[in-house]
Amino acid sequence: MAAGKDHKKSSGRVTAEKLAHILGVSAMTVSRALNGRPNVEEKTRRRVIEAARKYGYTPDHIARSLTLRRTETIGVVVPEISHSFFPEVIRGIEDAAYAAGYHLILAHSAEDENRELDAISTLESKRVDGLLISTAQTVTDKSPYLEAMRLGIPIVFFDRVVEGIGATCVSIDDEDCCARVTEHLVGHGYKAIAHLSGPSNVSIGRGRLKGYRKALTRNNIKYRPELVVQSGFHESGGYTAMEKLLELPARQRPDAVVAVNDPSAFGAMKAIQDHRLRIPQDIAIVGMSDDVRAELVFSPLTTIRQPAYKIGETAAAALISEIEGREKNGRKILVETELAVRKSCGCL
Amino acid sequence: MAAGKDHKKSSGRVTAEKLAHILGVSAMTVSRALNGRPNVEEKTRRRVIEAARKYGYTPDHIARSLTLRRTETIGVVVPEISHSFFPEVIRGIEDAAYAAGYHLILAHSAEDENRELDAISTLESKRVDGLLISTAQTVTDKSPYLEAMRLGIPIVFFDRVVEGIGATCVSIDDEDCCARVTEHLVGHGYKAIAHLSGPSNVSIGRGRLKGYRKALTRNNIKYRPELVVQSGFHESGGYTAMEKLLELPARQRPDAVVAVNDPSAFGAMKAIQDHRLRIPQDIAIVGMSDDVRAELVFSPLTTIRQPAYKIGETAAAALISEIEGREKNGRKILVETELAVRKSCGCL
DNA sequence: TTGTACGCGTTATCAA
DNA sequence: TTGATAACGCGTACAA
Repeated sequence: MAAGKDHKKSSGRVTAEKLAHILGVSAMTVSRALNGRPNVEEKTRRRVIEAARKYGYTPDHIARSLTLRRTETIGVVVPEISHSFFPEVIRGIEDAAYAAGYHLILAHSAEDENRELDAISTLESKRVDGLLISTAQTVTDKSPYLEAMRLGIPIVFFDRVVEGIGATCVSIDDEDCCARVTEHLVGHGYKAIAHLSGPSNVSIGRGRLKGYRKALTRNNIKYRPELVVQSGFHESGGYTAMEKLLELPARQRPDAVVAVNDPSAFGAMKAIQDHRLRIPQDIAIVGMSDDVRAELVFSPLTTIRQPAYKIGETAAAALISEIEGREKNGRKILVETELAVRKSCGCL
Repeated sequence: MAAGKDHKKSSGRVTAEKLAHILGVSAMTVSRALNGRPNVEEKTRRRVIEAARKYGYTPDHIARSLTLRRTETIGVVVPEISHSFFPEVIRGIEDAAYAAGYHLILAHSAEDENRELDAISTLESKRVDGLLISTAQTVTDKSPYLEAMRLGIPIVFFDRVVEGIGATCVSIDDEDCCARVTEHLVGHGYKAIAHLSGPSNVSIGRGRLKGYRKALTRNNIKYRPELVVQSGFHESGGYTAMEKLLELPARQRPDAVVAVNDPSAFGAMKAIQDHRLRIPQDIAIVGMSDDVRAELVFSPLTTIRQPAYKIGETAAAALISEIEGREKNGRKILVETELAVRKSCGCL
């Protein structure tokens, strides 16, 4: 009758209370000893630590979070997981988080605004200490971000950032990127440099166009509007845009092309091939973002390497220092990029 | 004096208590109304739901978890994140979890046993409802898994599975895979078929080797131990292992190679090239896993397509049905694979 | 139909 | 140095 009286509640887990009982001390002493508080006798501390190991006691994070109002957990929201960029960013985030003792709750918005909203709200309920977000493409309503910040949950946006709402943004310097890659072409004697530009309503598109123009100006090359064609971010757009350029009278054709990103460059390369022109002899081309395929295409693509891991690492570190009050929210952090010179620009 | 008496505790979050106070009901009524319990007047329910939306009340998952002993969260431990396979698996997991109302805590073991162990123990403390694990390569000690299961946390292993401890395993049928791809070569007349094998302490390595031998046996081809060289799972190992094969006297050299996975095959292809041999004319080669690059290398690689998304989806669904008591732990689930024939095997 | 008391496992606070 | 008590925010069990 008396036996097994607590078989219902004890789910196998050892609690501080139980351990304390075994040791003949109070739960508080256990807590203090294990959390390295000063006010506990060394001898007692050792006994507690020993017993904790022996009985496999680990503080329950859920209960701990409830009192401390802190979960040591970061919510990460990404628009896609499959391709190489975000996984690598996540690896950077994970490493930085792990080093600082934080864990990650990963949510995937699948480029869907509602799913992103849903994720943010659940992450709030799960009391994450901070949010790391790369927005879905369709996002128009910024209020969920503001709401999270109002609740005291700092947000750091990475890659697909939302500026102007007081959250920290971590991304590459689009303008500088594009300026560098353009100047690389200038430096190797190209004169008629075209740009396949991104959509002008996306910050990336605008920034890169600006960088392209800046590079021209700095090198006293006249800007020729007919050499800038919107291609969007995809391969098909790159193809179409390049065809437009190739329809120009031979003398006005570009001798080099700066594509807004690698997929667009791939499309353009195809168009160039289809016109029986050679890369880089007839037309040189460079991209941006270092798609996995860049190295593998028939004429390996010179591009700007996006330091995905670094972006993740930087964003996580920034967020954690804000969570811990060492930094304030609302910074703009630019991550350095690197030029990967391959064959497509004719400089090798 | 009386004013602002609770400015310290109210962290901005609305609690059930506060909402109840506003409505002039008890917290219980709020809870009942929002959780769809029957014993609450329809009118009251509507008032509560309305107010909840108005004041932005969402139940605190942490507090909820503490009482319910359930977090609706799954812990996912993967050995690496960067390459295409695991991200795609994770996407499958995420979709299945999202559909069932579960969230994901992602941990990355970086192929390190201690880090994996650490992850598992923290995930236990965070009270995940179940674990989805793909083991690190170095793992020797299975006790952490047993401990988790003893605590009532079901484990489903995927891809890199641990059999024989009563946990469900989801993977492709390595033996069958490798047998199929080997027989594909046999069927096209290759006689001296080598195998770049995985580490023998990993189930994948063992299973695939077994499949390779089975295919030989079934086709009355003599097994030649010198044609099996350990390459590990990476490109560099594939290169080194292939070099060993190429050092064999010309007459003993293989005319075809079955690599344990695609990266290993890529390394081997490089070694073959460096020896000025042609693929597939001089040596045919096949891989397994369908790395993104397989299609893009100079001689597109014939390989077994790993249904990464499906593996993730299946594993998550299996785990969730075990968490919810609809299935028992300890099943062995094999996911169907598909042969992708390209040029490297000379069969096109 | 609704409310009260209590427990989940931890830590802060204050008393001893 | 240590312990008792309350609180974190919710849900279960029972009482009203």
